Amino acid sequence: MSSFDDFDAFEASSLSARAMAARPAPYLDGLNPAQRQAVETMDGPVLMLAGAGTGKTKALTARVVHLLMTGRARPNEILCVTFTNKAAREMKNRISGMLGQTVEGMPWLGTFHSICVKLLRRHAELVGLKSNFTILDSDDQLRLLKQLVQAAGIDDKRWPARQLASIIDDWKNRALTADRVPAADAGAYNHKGVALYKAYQERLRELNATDFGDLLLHMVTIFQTHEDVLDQYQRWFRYILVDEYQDTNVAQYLWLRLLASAHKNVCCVGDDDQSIYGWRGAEVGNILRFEKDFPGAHVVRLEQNYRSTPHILAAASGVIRGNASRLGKELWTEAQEGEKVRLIGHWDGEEEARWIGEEIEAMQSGTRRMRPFSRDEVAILVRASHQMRAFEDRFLNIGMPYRVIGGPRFYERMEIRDAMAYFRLVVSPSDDLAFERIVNTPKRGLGDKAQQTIQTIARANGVSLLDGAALAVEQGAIKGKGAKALGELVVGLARWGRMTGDAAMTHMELAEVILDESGYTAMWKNDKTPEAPGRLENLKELVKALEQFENLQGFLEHVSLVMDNESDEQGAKVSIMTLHAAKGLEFPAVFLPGWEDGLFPSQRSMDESGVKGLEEERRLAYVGITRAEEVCTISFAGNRRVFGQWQSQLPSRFVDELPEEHVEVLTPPGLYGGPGGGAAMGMGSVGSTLHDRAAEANVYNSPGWRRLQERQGQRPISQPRESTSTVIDLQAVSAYTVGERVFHQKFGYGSVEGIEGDKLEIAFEKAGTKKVVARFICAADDVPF
DNA sequence: TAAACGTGGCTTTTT
DNA sequence: GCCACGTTTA
Repeated sequence: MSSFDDFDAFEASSLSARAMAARPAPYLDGLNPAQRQAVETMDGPVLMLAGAGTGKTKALTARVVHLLMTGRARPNEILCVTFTNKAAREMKNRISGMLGQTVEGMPWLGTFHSICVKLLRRHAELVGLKSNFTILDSDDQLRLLKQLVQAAGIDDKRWPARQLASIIDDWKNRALTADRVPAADAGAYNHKGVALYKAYQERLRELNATDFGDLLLHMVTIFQTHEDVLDQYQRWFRYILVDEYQDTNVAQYLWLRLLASAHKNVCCVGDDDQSIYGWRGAEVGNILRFEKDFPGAHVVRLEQNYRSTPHILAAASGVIRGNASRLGKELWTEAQEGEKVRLIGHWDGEEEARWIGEEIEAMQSGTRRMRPFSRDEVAILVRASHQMRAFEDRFLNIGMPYRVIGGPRFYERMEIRDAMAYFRLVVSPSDDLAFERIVNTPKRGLGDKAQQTIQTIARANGVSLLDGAALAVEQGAIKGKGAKALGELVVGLARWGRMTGDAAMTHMELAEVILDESGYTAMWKNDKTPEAPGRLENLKELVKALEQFENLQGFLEHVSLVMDNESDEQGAKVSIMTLHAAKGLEFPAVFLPGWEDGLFPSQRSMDESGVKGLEEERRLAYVGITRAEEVCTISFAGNRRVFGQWQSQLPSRFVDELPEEHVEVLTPPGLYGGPGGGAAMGMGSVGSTLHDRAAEANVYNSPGWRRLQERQGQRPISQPRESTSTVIDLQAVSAYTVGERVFHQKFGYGSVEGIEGDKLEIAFEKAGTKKVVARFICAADDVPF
C-alpha cells in the first residue's frame, strides 16, 4: 500500500531547493535558444512542440531542475506525467544526473496510471472501492466480460466478448461512465453494450477491482464530484508537466485540465506529427487545441534536429506535408549532407528480405560511400508484426544475429500469469479471477462441472470461490479424485497464506514453495513439448525478480502497472520491430520495408478511419523516416503473400510523396535493366516521376514489360490520388477480356475468369485461381522475355 | 478429460 | 498461411 504521507514528505526530502537556488545553473548551458525558452518560461501554460530528435527530454528535464533550483516548487509539488514506465525511468535518471544526486523526493513523477493508482488508493471509498483494490489486466478483464456476456444469454460468436471489451475501453478512454454514454453509441454490441458496461462496473466493484481505464476515469469522476479533493490537489501540484501530449486521450485530458485549471502552470510537450496512437483513444485534437484550452499559452517550437542528416529530414518533411491538420513545424539541422534516402523495389517480400539481409552484411564492412555499420546500429521497422517473419526466416538462414523488439512481454506469458495467480490467491484469498485461473492448472480433475458446483455454492453462501470450494469439499458436493485435489489446494493456499507472515522465510522461498507444492512446477517438468524448458526458465526468472521487492504484495502491485520487460540481451544484433515500437528510438541505419498500398498505409486504417486514418499512417511514415540518423532505406515489393494468397501490390502512395531530390533509387543487382543497361532507363523522360523511376529500376522492367505498359497506356501514377479510395486502373483492366490467356511473371500462364475493379481474377495453370492487379499481367502472346 | 479436428479471422499496443 | 478458439470424438 502506498504511503499516505507524501504531503509531509517534503521536510525530509533529500532536496532542499532553496539552498540550491544560489548556485549557478550549468543545466542551462547546453540548451539552444528554443529549449532555453521552454525551460525558463515557468508561469502559465506552455506548449512545447518538439519535433523528432530535437532534444525534448533534455528540455523537459531541465525545466524540472530549473523549477527546483529556483525554488518555484519542492520536488513533491511537481506533477510530471509520462506514458510509459520507460519514459518515467529515463526522466528520473536524467533529473538525477543534472542535479548530481538521486531524486528521492519526486513521488509524482510517473505514468498517468501509476499516479492515478496512488491518488485512487487515497480516495477509493468515493467511488465505492476499498483502498486495497486490485488492478485487472486485459486478460482478467476479458474473462470477466465473457462471463457477463454468457450470463446475458448473448451468442458470443456473433458478438465476441473481445469486441465488448474494446467498446468499453473506448468509452473509458473518452471518460464516459455508463450513464453518460451518448445515445449515438446505444446500438453498440447489439444494443446491450451499455447494460453490460453497467453490469461489468458492478462486478468490478464487488471484486474490489478496477481495470486500467478505471484508474483514470475514477479519478476524473472524483475530481468532478468532490470539489474539496480537487481543490486540495490543484493547490498541491504547483507545476504540471506532461510528456507525449499528443498521445493523451479524453480522460487523461480532462484529468489534466481539472488539475491545471486553477494556476494553469502546465507545460505540455509533444509532437502532433508523431501521434500514432489514435486507434487506442489518443486524440491529436488535444494538442491541436491547446492554445484554445489555455488562452495565452506560450508556444515554443523545437525545430533544430540533432539526429538525422538533411536528406532524411527533408524526406520526412516532404511526406508529412501531405497532412492537412498540423500545427506546422519544419525541422532543420546543421549536420552534413550524407546519403540520400534510398528507395528500392523488389519482386516479392522474400526477395526484399534477402536483399536487406545482404545489404546489412555489406554495410558491416563498409562501402565506397558508407562507413561500416555494426549490426546493432541497424534496425528494420515494419508496419505490422507479420512482416517480421520474412526477416527472421532469412536471417536465421544466413546466420545474421537479430533481436525482435516487442512481442509478448514477460508478464504476459502464460506460465508467469499462472504463477502470479497463485501469488494473488495467497495474498488475497478472495481473488476469484485468480482462483478460476488456477483451480485446474495443473490438472486436478476439476472440469466445468466441478467448477460450476463451486460457483453455485459460493454464490449461495455469499463467499469467495475459494471459500466456496472449501465448503464444497466439506459438504461432499464434489466427488472422487477431484475432491481430494481440491481439498489439498484449499489447505495449501491457507498454509501458504500463513507463511506470508513467517519471518523465517523470505518471500522468494515462499514463492518457490507455492509453485512446488501446488504441483505447478511439476506440471512443466513433465511436459514434453519444446517450450516447457523455457517456461521453467521463466519461472526461475520470476522468482529472481521478486528479490527487489519486500514481499509478494509489493511485487504484485508493481507488476500490475509495470508490464514491461526490458530485455538486456546483448551482442551486436540487428533490431526488428514495428514502427510503433520504434517511436522514441533512433538508429544510424534504418530499413523501412513493405511500403505498399494496403500494407502501408494499411487498408484497414483507411477503411475504418478514412482521411483521419490515412493521416495517422502518414505520421507513422514520418516517425519511421525520422528514426534514421545516417542511412534510411525504403523498399516495397510487387508481390506479397497476404493471408496465404499471393497478391500484387502497388508501391505505397507515401513513396510518391518522397521529394525526388532527396531520394536515390537503387536497382537490385542481377536483374533486368541495371543502371546503364540501355533500354531500361529509357523511359525516364519528361514528366518522369520518382514513382516511375522506382518502378523502372526494379524487376518489372524489361523491354517486353515496357512494351506492355505502352500498350496499356502509361498510367499517370504520381498524380495526387484520392486519399481514401484506391484509384482503379481502368485502362489496364480494360486491356483484357474474360477467357483471355495471360501470363504473370510469378504464376505463369492462366486465363482470365473475371474482372473486379483494377484486379483480374485469373485461373493459373499451376498456381490456382488468384486475384492480381492488371498491371502485373500481360497477354500470353506478349510475354516480356 | 484430453487429443484431434475444423473454422474463422486476421494492424498497430501501453497501462 | 497461421494461430487461436471451439467443437467433436475417443
